[in-house]
Amino acid sequence: MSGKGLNNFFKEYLNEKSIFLNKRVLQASYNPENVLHREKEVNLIANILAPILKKEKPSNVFIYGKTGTGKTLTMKYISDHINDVADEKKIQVKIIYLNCKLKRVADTEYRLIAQLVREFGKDIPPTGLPTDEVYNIFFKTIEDSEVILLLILDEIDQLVNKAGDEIIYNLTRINTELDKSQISLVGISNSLVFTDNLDPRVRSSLSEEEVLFPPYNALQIQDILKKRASIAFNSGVIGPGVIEKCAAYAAREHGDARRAIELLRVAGELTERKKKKKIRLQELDRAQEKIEKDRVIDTIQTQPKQSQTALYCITSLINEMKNKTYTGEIYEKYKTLCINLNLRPLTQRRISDIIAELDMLGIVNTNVVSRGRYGRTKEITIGYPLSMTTKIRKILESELGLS
DNA sequence: GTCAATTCACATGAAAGAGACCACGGTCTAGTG
DNA sequence: CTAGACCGTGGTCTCTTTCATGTGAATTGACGA
Repeated sequence: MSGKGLNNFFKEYLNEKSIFLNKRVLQASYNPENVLHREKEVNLIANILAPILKKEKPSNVFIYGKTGTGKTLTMKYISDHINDVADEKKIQVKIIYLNCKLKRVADTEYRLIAQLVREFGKDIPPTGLPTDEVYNIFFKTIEDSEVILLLILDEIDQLVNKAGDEIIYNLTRINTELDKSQISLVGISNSLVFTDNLDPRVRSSLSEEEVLFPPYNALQIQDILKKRASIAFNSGVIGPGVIEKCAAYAAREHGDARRAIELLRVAGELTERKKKKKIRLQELDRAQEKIEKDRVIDTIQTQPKQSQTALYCITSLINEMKNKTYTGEIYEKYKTLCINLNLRPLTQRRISDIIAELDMLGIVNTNVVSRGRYGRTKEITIGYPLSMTTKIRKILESELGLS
């Protein structure tokens, strides 16, 4: 394209009527004005948390439900409203929302507490201080600020998995030592069985109240989609059956509304790129594929070298013969590949864990099988569509610098 | 043929090490008046 | 005299290694029918 041609392209692009009216509505960060089909949960949580406005400590709440069931959205919605009223009536309330999954923000005890202190405007170094020192600073800070602190810990299961349940115990226990301030905890978890493995003391104090978010059913997702679509798209853009199919896809995936919305957005983007005026079922299918593909490729590319090497071995083994392979085979192959790549090979123990990590990411599927006299091992199959193997191998080859 | 013991090839756990990053306080050095 | 450079110590955090223990069914071999 020549310079002039490019100019024309951009001009044309500007003149084109977008099918989107307001794309932001379909993005994950968007907070709708009200939360559909969650009236019961909103009321319940609002009732539990309301005492905070009278300067009384609300019960700790534990919220759980699968991904995309509106937990985070609901909590944000409620806390926004609490903040509004508190501002209006000049009530001292502090609500802190932390996502424990965010790497390097709140995924360890130290970082969580440090982040909390930062929320109060103090500066804490990212490392270097002893943890109890940070606790002391935190303690002093809230005691001085004399507030009821509502601490919302999203994806709390991740935090406990990584750093143990002592943090929660410490946070709940800190109340007994606080004089002028109090802390209430709101734990949000995707895992339904999270509390089972918790220390009984922690469990009882964290889940003084429990709220379960059931998955949306297909009709509810349709409602949500229609609402969002009416704001996001120009009228008449959505073809017949699109919303319904979109909802059906999501309902199959345990009622994940986030996925449904993303699907609709990507379908819209694809439609626009093809300069079509209407989203049809065809684009929806295409979008479904694209999302899956992007997700897999993205996770693979962000893996460390060693994981990529291990994964490359798995794809090689699966490529050259059957459709499954075993830990021992992979490790043998891995060792020789490491020599070729001039990489220090890790121990089998570590590779075993790396395979488990790849399993967690959904890139491979593993299954522990006992082959009787021939030992016990993991049976590994790939977790992405077979049609993607060539592409993925290419990506891995370039990442690893293989010819 | 039956049944318990054996055996394989790892899985799974726990603990500890290596190395990167960082804060803090003390000491040294060079520049300033 | 003082600001800044430069240690040493002690802390967190991630990725690994080392050591130890667990595991489930095919196989083996003793046993009795």
